[in-house]
Amino acid sequence: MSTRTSWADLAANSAAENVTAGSSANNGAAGTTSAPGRSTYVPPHLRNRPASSDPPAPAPAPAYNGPVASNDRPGYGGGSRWGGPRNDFNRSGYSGGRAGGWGGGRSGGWDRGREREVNPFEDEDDTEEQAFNEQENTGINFDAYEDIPVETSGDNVPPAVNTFAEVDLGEALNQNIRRCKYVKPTPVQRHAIPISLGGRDLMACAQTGSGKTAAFCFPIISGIMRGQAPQRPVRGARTVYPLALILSPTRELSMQIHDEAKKFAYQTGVKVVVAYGGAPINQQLRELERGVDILVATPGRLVDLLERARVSLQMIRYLALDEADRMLDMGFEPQIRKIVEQMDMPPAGVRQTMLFSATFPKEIQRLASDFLASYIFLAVGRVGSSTDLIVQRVEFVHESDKRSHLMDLLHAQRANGVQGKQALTLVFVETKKGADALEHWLCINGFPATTIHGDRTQQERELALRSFKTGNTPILVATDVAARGLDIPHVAHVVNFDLPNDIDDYVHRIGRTGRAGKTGLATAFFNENNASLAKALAELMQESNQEVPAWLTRYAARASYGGGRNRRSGGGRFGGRDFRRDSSFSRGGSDYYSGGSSSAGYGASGGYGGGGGGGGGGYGPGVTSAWD
DNA sequence: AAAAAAT
Repeated sequence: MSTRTSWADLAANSAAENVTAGSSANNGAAGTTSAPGRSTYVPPHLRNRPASSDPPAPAPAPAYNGPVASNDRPGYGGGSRWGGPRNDFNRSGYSGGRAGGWGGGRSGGWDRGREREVNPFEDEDDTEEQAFNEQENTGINFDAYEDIPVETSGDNVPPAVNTFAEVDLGEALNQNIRRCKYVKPTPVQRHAIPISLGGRDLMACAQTGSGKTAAFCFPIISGIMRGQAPQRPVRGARTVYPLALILSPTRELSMQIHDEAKKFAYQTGVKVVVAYGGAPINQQLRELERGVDILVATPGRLVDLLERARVSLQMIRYLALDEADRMLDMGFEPQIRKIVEQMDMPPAGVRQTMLFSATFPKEIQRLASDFLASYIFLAVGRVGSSTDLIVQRVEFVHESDKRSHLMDLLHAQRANGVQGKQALTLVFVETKKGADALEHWLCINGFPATTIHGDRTQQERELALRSFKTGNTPILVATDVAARGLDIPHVAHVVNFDLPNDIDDYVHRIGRTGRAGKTGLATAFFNENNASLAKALAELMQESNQEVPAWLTRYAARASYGGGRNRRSGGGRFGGRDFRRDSSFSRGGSDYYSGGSSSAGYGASGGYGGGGGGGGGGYGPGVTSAWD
């Protein structure tokens, strides 16, 4: 009878498989960085002497060879765990507040930062968490990787590696990789790490949850560890000079990246600090003053810090944009341009730049190429997500029936609940008001729900997310703030209560389930208001071997007027196709570099066959790839 | 038209 029941079964199964509560990172990989031969400029960290010339931007104080500047830390002495005493920072006003036992002494500066460093692995001691980790790492089906389509294009693409051992990341980082129980690099890591270690710029399409964070963190951390201890200029005692900047579009995602990066950087001497809005700035300022090598930030707060001259980007060696296509869309682009092009950041080609996202529309690739120099494009099929591991269903539900329909799904799911725990269900809606309304309605109908959206305070947002992750509140109603990047283990079911207008947003939303090799279920409520999405949705589902309802196919055919806008970005699977290879963009060999080699990775995997080719459209003639 | 992001 009703297919509904079987969906609930799916969700329940998925939940059973995933258990509940607790969260853990599931990225993993390795890398190091060196950047040989980029024209004539030799990055400071590759010199065997202190950087003393051509600073990227005029420094107020040329005193580079003087004593190490205020917020510098001593060298990352090779391999030595305690790299030596840390200079005291110029933070006269620092008044503890946090630590006990670190008495006001600003004296010896015996590296309190590091000694105080919280062991990020401690909380994983409990067996349950341990079990998750084991499961998650062995749980990823590594054999299946051989079937994951990979495409690279660009000049002299460094070959992929098969193990972490093949790349020299340094002992401290290797130890953290072991602590994270990362056995083998994921596909995106296998390719991105050597590219990054080779000093190359990178534009990478890969789903979050496939190991993306580690793919850009490892080379950055390794590169900083190996680099010459930076001689940072003195601008003002309170200005800090991070060596790496990681930007992301939401506060929660920045927090998540920060948490992961802290694990990877544990006892490496590399300091990771996060800055985002909605939280008191003073505490963030104090953290910054204690020294920062890698700054993770959301754009607004960073601009604030830059304008206050509390942060300078002059020493940036690495720039990473996570969810890069979102960062460059209309809402964010001006801020990003300001940060990257109009402050004191070294230009493309001097710094190393890495852009990551699961989706990369052509137009955005074109914008993004401003930030890159002779970059390599990498597209990796997802480990799980929207391909095999997520079962996608679309139901025709009139606007007025949505609530009761959702209720039916939840009821069935609860009936099938495992171990008395309800499966985690993430419900996406279009508006903030709609989120509040639905949350309220669910609560008064006996379903414990909470909500996350931009009108809530940061405290409320974080509480909601925590409560959901732990299973305390097994239903989370969210706007697109939660659509990207968030790694919430054990989400069994994503419901698109309101479908997004953009197919890429759909891809990101359903990517919140089916992570790290787990199965997941994604249900969408479709009605006449979503006509413009029909074509792209039907194509996407077909590409990922999903059952496409006949009525949706009819809608898709009818709704050809929806045309251009919602077509799959670039026509490729996973939004992954180098725009430079599209004839309409290759303007007669100008700076867009026409040469590049291109290769399709391991096996054009029959499994991914299925003819997306025709529908997506728009390729230049004669272009082939693993996905064609 | 909506969401996100600084105060």
